[in-house]
Amino acid sequence: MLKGLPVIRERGVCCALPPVDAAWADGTASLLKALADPTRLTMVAALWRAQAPVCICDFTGSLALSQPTISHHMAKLREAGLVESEKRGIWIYYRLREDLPAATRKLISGLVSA
Amino acid sequence: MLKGLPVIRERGVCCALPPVDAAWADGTASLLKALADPTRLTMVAALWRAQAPVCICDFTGSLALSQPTISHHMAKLREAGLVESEKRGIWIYYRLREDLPAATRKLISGLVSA
DNA sequence: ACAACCCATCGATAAACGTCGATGGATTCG
DNA sequence: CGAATCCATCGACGTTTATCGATGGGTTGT
Repeated sequence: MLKGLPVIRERGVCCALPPVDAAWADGTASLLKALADPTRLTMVAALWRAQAPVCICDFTGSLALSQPTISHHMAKLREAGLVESEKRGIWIYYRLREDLPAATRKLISGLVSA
Repeated sequence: MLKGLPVIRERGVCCALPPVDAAWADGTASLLKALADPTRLTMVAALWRAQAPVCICDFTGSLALSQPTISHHMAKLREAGLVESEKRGIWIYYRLREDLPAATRKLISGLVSA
């Protein structure tokens, strides 16, 4: 049962909504979209827990997806500014960016430890 | 510059990742997908701030989208278990569900006040 | 009863997305 | 040098998504 319903309403007249910043909505939605996939979420959680750079080949070996698909998902995380990579011989290591905004870091922390 | 790179690696051998629960990833990704849209995020933020039921017609009046599109987005939020509705005469009021899991509530709180 | 309003659903369409196989560059081992 | 490994990119394919117009059911005011 809902409480606190508005008192009076007039037909054909709509009330103002609590203001919501459009730029905030766009930016936050982009961030959430980058995370809103089981594979990418698994990648982020693994990187969060690893506390150390992880080789792409370890994702390819652990997740039941093709190598191009893994690469594609990691690229999405990179474009979203969530991860950075470093080449080391044959291997390429990824880690969560160290300069993540505090809010982003908190978001991930909340998700991973849920 | 990345630090803490693993020491030795063997070609053709992949290391195990920190374990990540697949069911957690699926469920969390679904929740994030429901939120990963500017329109739906705006709706959720408005409902969060309103602290009271909001009529659909107010969203239709405020957001520059057609009425079916607004209805569609609200349906997605309902299917995700985020909102509930009550009919009041001609109008239908939506509000955030009161029985949201604590983690979900915290997630929204963190997003909205960012 | 009729007109006006609110809203969900349906059908359609274009864009975005997830996935894969194939290809090619870069690096290392023998 | 040649073979093998790692990985990003490309092209293709089917699915999902966001959006709209049209329709219809439900409710209220005249």
